[in-house]
Amino acid sequence: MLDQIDKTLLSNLQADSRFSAQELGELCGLSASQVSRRRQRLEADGLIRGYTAKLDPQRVGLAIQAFVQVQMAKHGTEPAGDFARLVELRPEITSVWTLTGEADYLLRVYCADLEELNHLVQNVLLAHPHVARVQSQIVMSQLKQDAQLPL
Amino acid sequence: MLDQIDKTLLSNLQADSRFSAQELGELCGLSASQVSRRRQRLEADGLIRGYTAKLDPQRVGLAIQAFVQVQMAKHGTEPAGDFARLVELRPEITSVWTLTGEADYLLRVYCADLEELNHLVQNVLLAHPHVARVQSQIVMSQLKQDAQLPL
DNA sequence: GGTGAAATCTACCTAGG
DNA sequence: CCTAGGTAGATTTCACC
Repeated sequence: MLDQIDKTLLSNLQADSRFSAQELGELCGLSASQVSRRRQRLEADGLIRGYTAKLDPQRVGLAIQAFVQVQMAKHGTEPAGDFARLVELRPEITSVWTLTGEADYLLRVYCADLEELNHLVQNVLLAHPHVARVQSQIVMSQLKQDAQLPL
Repeated sequence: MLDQIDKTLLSNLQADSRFSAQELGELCGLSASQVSRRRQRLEADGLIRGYTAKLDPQRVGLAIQAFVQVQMAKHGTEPAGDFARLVELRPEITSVWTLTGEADYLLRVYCADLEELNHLVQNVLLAHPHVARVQSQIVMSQLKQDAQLPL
């Protein structure tokens, strides 16, 4: 299990993965060498999946964020695998979930403009043989932005 | 604007922010010193907002992910600011969006178990004076997981 | 928890279009 | 004048004690 030091470590690495082992040690009351060892363990155990740069979507030219709900015409393993391959191919679809409730899939999408979003909905999603209905909701504002996981 | 090298750089830093300047240089056909300079510029210009560790929600004990739609009783600036403070205080609410369409807010939530999610819905969100209706949908599976932003 | 060799970063300098 | 590449001092990491 995770002890308090692990939690502090993970929390700080979520906040900024560029902290040096020395800085992390000061933040959680440990020596740099112990921090290194713990971090290696957390990586090996798969609690830390990797390290990534957070980009500003606006500034990299992605003005439109949207959530797209997709309903399938028929259910079954074959349409599902087919759809999974489709979303894997489209880089503007960054996340896909299946939820309890009405819609079959919820997609998170980043696009340069409305035209690109429309193209995705009309010519990619609705063009798919098993897709019955697509409803997109555009993000108007983001009050809280991909905050840390609570530990 | 972003040239092709910047895009390659950002893409690789999204994939793994621990690439050394040397490795990045090989990946985009540049010397390590130039990679450093470009990265500093991208950071200073705010295209890179920071560096973070990606955690595995399951393994850090967050078994439940959900999307929660919240509708307010009355609209206006005062209830909105009030609600913004509420979501800021709750670490299990990691993202909050306002969308076009029916619901006022969409929340992304991580919880240890269903009980914790229920507590959030019943005793935190519905207890808020301006909240009229709350509908939560639990994530059953995730086909695509917080992929890179398309560049 | 501490130490030292190896790797890495970054500021400065030089060269070319 | 702006962009690219090389070099050296300082910092960081990681295997070992």
